[in-house]
Amino acid sequence: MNIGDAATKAGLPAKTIRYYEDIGLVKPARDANGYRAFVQSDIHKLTFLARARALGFSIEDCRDLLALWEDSSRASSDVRRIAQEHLARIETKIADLEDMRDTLKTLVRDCAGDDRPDCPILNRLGDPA
Amino acid sequence: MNIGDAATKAGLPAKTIRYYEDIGLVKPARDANGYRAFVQSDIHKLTFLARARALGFSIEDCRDLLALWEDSSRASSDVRRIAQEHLARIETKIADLEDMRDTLKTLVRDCAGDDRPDCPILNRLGDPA
DNA sequence: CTTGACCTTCCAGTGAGTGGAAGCCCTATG
DNA sequence: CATAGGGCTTCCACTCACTGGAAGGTCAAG
Repeated sequence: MNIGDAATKAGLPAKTIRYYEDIGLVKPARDANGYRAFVQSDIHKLTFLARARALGFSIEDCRDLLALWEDSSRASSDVRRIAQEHLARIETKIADLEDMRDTLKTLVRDCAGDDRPDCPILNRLGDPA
Repeated sequence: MNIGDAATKAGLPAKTIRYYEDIGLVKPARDANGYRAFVQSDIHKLTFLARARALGFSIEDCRDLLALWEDSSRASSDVRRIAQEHLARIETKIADLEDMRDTLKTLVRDCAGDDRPDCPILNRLGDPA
């Protein structure tokens, strides 16, 4: 299977798949003409990667998860730890964004948004006191 | 005032201030010895930038906000629009992260996290059906 | 035989800095 | 007066996870 079909099946851009090969996440064989030849297990890996990335796992996390996935003797605690650390990072990020959101909401609410120059948003950024 | 003191006052790393000069956000004068010489208005600008960045505005948003801040004849509607667009992006990002968080929470909850290889997290990533 | 879609590699750029090297400048101390 | 240290300068490379584009090879259809 060529890269275009692999991309369709895995739900990833072809460019991304080439990049994943570059960094050693997948190692598709090559046809005589130099085209990448994806087999079913490559597609599985790519699909796995697409799902893990969609859940926000970093590439390095994905590399580890993929290794664990391939390792039938793995301990599920290893996977769980990675997922839990990622979950903690996500929750921190959500909290940070919620703080920003609340502040911005207040500012936007208080701003008349008309033709006059007076603007609480700029006032706050320039001098929050 | 040298860059170190400016950094302390504005709450930004010196490196970041140099970077902001590089991209034209601030234009401090220079002493005879080549050192940057920050005056009060530079510190104000840097402080403004630090606050806007802390609220998650992009550098380009900051550039626009700074220009509006300096423009006494601005319309507050311009500022409001920028803030509202940013707010919308933040809310989208929060929603995305919340989706990830919910999925991850379920997976982590269902994973025994012991020495056995069976792992719902990997199962889900490999075959979500 | 040509067209057009596909594939290849390689180079450069994104955002917003951060790290580090090499080398000046300034002040304080012995 | 020499030197040690800290701070300042520039410049280059690196981060993360791609993405865009150029230049050129390959393949199937008409």
